[in-house]
Amino acid sequence: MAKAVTIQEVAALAGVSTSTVSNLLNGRISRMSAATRARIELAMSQLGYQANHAARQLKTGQSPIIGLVIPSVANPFWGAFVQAVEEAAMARGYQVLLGNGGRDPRREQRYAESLWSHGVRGVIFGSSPLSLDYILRLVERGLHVMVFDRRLHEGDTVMDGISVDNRVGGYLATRHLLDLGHRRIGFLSGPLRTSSRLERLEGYRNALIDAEIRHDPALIWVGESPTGAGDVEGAEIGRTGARALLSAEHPPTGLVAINDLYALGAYAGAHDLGFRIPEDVSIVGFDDITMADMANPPLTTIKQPIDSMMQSAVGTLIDRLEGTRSGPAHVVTVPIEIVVRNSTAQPGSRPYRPD
Amino acid sequence: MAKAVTIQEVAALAGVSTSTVSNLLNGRISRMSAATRARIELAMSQLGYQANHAARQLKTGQSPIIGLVIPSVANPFWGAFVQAVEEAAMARGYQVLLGNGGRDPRREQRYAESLWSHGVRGVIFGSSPLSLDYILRLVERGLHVMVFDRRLHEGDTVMDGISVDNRVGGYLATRHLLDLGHRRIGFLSGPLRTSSRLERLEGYRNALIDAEIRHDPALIWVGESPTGAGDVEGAEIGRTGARALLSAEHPPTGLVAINDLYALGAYAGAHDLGFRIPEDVSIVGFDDITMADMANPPLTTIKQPIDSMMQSAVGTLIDRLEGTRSGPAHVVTVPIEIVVRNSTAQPGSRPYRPD
DNA sequence: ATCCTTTAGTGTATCGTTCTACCAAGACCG
DNA sequence: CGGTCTTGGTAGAACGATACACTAAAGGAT
Repeated sequence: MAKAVTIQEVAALAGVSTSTVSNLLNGRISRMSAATRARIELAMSQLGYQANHAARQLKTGQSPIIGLVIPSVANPFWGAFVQAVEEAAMARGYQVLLGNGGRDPRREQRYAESLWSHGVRGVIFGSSPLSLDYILRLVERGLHVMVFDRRLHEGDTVMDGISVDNRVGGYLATRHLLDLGHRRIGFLSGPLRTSSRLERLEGYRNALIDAEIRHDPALIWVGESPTGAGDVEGAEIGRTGARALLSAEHPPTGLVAINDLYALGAYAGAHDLGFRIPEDVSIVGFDDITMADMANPPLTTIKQPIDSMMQSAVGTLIDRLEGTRSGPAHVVTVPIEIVVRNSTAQPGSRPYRPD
Repeated sequence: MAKAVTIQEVAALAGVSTSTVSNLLNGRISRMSAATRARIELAMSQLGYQANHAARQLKTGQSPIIGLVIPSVANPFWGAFVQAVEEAAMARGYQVLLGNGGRDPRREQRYAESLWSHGVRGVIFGSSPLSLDYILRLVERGLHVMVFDRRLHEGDTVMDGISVDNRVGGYLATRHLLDLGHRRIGFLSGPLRTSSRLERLEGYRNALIDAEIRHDPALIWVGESPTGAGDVEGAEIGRTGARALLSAEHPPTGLVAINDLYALGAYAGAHDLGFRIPEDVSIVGFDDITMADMANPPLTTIKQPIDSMMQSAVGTLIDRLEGTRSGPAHVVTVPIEIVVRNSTAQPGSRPYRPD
């Protein structure tokens, strides 16, 4: 096992003290002459020096790692989410330590503790049912937290947050169906344990109210997830729900699904019953995962711009870690849009083509 | 920022030396009386002691983190892969540090170096084009490597490996189509940069040879990926490829896709051209991702048992890290099976139902 | 009473960096 | 010429846990 190159070997080769090498490493270049600096840099590259993060962390209490706690990487949406975070973090020289929370608060708490003991001081939480006071305790301890998809109000909390306006999303999806002429619209979801899901439902309700359609509770289907995670089984739940809703006496002609996985599951459920999409039933999803465009028919859905969201989220988190940013919680809400494809049409008709 | 509890605070409260606390922490319980042990444990829980991994790592050179380098988490197969690794690692008290290699050797190398400097001494590589000698260099340095989906021969290398027999997989997929009566069978892939892909192709060829069908190079479509990653765009490539293959003068009646994403993309391509699945063209995939079962029609595919594979892989990697296992490279090949759903049927016929 | 073992611990150097002091030597000023 | 800055460094004590090398006390054998 080859020994790692240390700062003192570099110092010895360059003929300076370890302090000077450390100064260079930490950007305090004003404290040395250009010649010295060049000598050190030469020595570093000759020896192939690689900083020892453990030692550095022991001293500073910081490590260039950000934690990421999400419900489940097995869901393609979260896969893309992780990808986006990872990319943004890497651009700033940070690594990502991953945790699957499985929407289980206890497990998320365990992760957070473990992350802390690894010297991680910045964590991004995906959509989660974490109780606010638990996060708060972590924040008091010095952890920087960035929350995705949880409703926060500016000044209301000490945490930064980023999300799409889920209410608007739910409204847009429902509104699109309404504009097409649908009157009976179903809502398909799994356990409503996160604020984002509740907000999407709220948007759905508001759209119906604005269209002066009486609310029918029988049209809202909230599936139970056996494991409680409600992610991998999303498609399965969507399928079951679509079957339940469509086999009712007065089936809906349009379905708003809580996310694309549910929507794609609803495709299967509709097919099981012999319904064609969109001729017999229109379906709209949420997220715009890659598969949405490949599905048959391509899925109309609400798009979340995760790449840009995560770039911003990771940016402000790292700014906080590095002390560049301080001050009150920064809460951003990103505009959202519907992308219309071919899973929606006028009730009992041929596909609706956007142009 | 609350100070972390250290081993000496625990020692002070329990009235022992730090050495004794350390001994307890490291399982050397034979070196102390039951009473002392109980006092220390009480003190630890009273203070809420959490070990500082940085300090420990600085001393021991080890850290309870395993690295995971995969092409792209955005692909649902790799998402499930990460999930499986994470679960297995967590059960042993390890965390996972993630890296998206993007099938780019330079980037993978950068990751590996970075992982090393974080004290990570065990890494799992997903399917990758890494040159063997580069990995070898890492191994010499003391890194324990576990390679997924790369063909290794027992005794041939110093690295552990796990994979499915991709040749058999390609054979099984092709054979299934042959058994159904297909004679013109296309092969759909992206860049053949990994051994697993080449092996699947080999299996396809062998099946045709065994069936005494003359090999027609026009039936093999190898797409180019614009970014080189060939993952996110898998479905897109599959779509293009299916269109190319199916619009030929003598189109194939069956298609073997390099993985499920390509297969699902091929669904879209076939539809673009007005082909029905499986009546006009049969399609078989590889991996058995969650969406395979939800697709319309449900996809016949070769299943990779990733959960059990990763449990074994993580197990032997950690055994190596902890010194429990040593000796020659451990290469395991896991049996594979085809799961027949409704995307395959006899040529020009109604769906084939397994029972 | 002496010597040897065993039990139950402890003292302390060490891992690789950082960072607060501190300092030497020249430049500048009046 | 003495004093004060400025520039370009250096010394060395941390950070928290580990593990090697000890040892004090008690028990057993002779």
